[in-house]
Amino acid sequence: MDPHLLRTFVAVIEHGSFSAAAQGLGYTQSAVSQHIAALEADLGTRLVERRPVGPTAAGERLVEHARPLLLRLDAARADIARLRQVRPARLAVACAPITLTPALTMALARVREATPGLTLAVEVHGRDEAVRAVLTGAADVALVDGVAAPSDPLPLPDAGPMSTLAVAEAPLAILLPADHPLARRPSLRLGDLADAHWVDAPDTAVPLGQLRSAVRSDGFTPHMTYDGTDVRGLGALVASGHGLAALPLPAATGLTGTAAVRIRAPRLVHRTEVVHPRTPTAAVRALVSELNG
Amino acid sequence: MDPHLLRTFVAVIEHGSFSAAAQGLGYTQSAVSQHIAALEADLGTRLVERRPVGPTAAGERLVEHARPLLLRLDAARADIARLRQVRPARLAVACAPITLTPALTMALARVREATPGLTLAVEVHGRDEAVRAVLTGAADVALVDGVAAPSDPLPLPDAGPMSTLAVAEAPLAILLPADHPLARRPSLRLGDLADAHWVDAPDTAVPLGQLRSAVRSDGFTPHMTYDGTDVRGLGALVASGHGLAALPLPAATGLTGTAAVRIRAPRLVHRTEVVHPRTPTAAVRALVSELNG
DNA sequence: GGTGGTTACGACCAACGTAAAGATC
DNA sequence: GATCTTTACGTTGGTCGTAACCACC
Repeated sequence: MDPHLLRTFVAVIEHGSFSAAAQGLGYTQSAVSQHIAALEADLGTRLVERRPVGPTAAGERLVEHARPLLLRLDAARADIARLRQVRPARLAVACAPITLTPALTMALARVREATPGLTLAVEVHGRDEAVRAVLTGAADVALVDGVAAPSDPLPLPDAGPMSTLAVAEAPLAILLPADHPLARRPSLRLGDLADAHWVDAPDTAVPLGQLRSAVRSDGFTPHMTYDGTDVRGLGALVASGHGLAALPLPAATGLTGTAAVRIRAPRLVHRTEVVHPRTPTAAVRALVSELNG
Repeated sequence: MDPHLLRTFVAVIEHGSFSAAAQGLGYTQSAVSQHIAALEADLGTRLVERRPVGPTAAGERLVEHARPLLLRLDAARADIARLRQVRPARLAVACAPITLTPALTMALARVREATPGLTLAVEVHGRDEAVRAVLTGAADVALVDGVAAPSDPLPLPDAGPMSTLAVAEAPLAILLPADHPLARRPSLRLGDLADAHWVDAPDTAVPLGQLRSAVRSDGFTPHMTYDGTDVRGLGALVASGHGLAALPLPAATGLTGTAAVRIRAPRLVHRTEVVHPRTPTAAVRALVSELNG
């Protein structure tokens, strides 16, 4: 199970075609075909269904292993590279949309002021992608958010040793249309809303999957999904009755046509954590201490 | 970063010698030397200090990546192999010592009775090794234990998708010498014991590291360590004043010369979980339903 | 001088590309 | 018949072992 073969395999599944994968990887069709054949011979099972191209049952299972495996391989390389590299004064921040709060931008401003010649880069990503960026060295530090019980750590993808530190906690709130019957309540129980209509906006609000696992419920099924990263866009969707969304209270307030109601039970908070490699640059250390202190 | 190279690298670090690693892997010294040289050239850093042989800083970092990487590689192969293999009537159980309770042995007896011709194998391991055994296919199911907040899952090593299910919860107790000043208390606060003398018996009792992370304290430093897997042996150590140990209440009672006192705060339980692949054999399904129902 | 890691070199095998064949819509 | 995958085959490059070399106790 050579990583090259796995990488090719994943590319084939993603592209849905041998030739497209070949083009993407800079191989010939033939090489890709040989890679897949080698993998299938090695594992003794057909992994890819041809015509149309798609994963078999075993192939689907393999993809679930291959992706984190390749990620960790990249992470290992980046981790070693960081050790010998004397970094320029760069600070690349990968953050999930909600985490880009005044507290963060002001901390960034203070860091920039304190370190002359600093090149600052902020990229907005989904949570997993932000962590990925740190692991592979594309970013120096990530800010991710999610719901958790108070003082519990966020469940993060485990692709290697990383340092995490909680930097902000906010009450969890539900964003509802201003004219919703529950909009004037002072607080709500999350369990009562399991069967409501929800907008799943994983990159903007709290992903419904996180609510489901936090409440240990089978509810919170998406009534519609929103792939954007814009809170106002989500607010518009909620205002026009497409469904509810869970957000940290500060981010949920002040959106026209909506109301934000705090969650009373279960005891959950919206937490933001900084994630950085265990060999942080000086700029990362400065940012972390700014955020923390 | 070919897995072969990583495997060789880990073997070199573990053996502390190129030639010993070569012998262990079935290579020549020369091949091992070339593997290390190739890895070092690839990553652009010296990974191994020679004479004496040991990891450099970068090497230590790489080992931390390589071990889980190789484990997951094995896990992936085993996972695929399970899909096509029509398993014989075998049930290999890898369990941590404390989990071998009457509830388990009786469930095993019922499964054996229900499935004629079943070959039963029980291996006692440390927790991580038990999970490893399931991942690599050496065992069909594992029973692991640990402390967690009520209804929180145990933190398990993440080397691939697995099904886990809580099968037992017991109050957490402290094992102390019968003549200890605190031995007659009805209950104790764990936080008050952070600075006590502790016996770290990771394979027999709750590892101190788990207590530390559960209480989020820096205490619980080992006064001595016990590598065995025998609860009576641990009881003897505690009875003679070598230190305290944390155990599930049922396992801690009835050991001569000791007393078991329940933990009152923080709210923690000792939980046992079954861990099995997502393609369980019939025997595993039977065992799980026996344990659960 | 012995133990143990490195380097040189040759044999072998594996991986890629080209090109022709085969399969499927 | 067009598109896409497989197979055949030749070239290239990499990997291993043997053996000579070198370094450190």
